Amino acid sequence: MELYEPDVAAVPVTAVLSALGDDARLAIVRELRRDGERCCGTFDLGLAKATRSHHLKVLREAGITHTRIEGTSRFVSLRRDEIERRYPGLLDAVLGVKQATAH
Amino acid sequence: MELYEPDVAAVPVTAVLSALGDDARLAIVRELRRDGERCCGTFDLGLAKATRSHHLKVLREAGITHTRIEGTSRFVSLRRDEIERRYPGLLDAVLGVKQATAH
DNA sequence: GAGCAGGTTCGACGTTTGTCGAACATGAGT
DNA sequence: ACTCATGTTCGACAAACGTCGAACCTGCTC
Repeated sequence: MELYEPDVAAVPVTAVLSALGDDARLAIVRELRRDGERCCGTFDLGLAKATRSHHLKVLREAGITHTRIEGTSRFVSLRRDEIERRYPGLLDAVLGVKQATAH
Repeated sequence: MELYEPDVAAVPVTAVLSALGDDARLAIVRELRRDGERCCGTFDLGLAKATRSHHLKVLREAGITHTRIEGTSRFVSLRRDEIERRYPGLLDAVLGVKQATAH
């Protein structure tokens, strides 16, 4: 089974922003950026696994994440380079690298 | 009458992203960035004025725009500096300054 | 092959969102 | 005062969204 993962450039900006405009999904992105690849089940969002699956699907179809299948597990990672190429500075701006060091 | 305009720092990131994650609103932001201050009525979005008013309210309450009242008109502008301070590079990333020169 | 563990898909639900017309408010000009 | 122009607010409505449990699929492992 193959997973649908669109070209980052083919996704409308508003779709990317909508995907990021949700607390659960932004939390996922934040953890992915910190930890790199993560197995689906390792996200503890306080949500049912059906809901988690839904959010991961939204992120994937927005071109934000890549999913690698291995056995019955799915490993998710950020498509950092592609996103950076298409929207330079977006992830840094949203996730606030400099937030901790501010004044 | 005073308009509610929150401190940019007090608005959750997801609220900002959600506000930007709509075609009509992103179009407004894009025009504001190009033209500076604009009167509400000058946005031709192909929407009823009630809808336009709604979108402008969403942007304002997300801390993205500033509204100046003058007579019966309202002049809207981007809060560029404040947004830039809070989310460095966000607007550029989203509105794609380098998009035209990329290839 | 039976059972299990990791994820997805399928309704179903309540809520939020985008949209509109109509009614309203307000300030300017005659 | 009446009118006009500019916007906002108020229902109302349909569509989209977030959430969940239950059913399902798919590889392992005994």
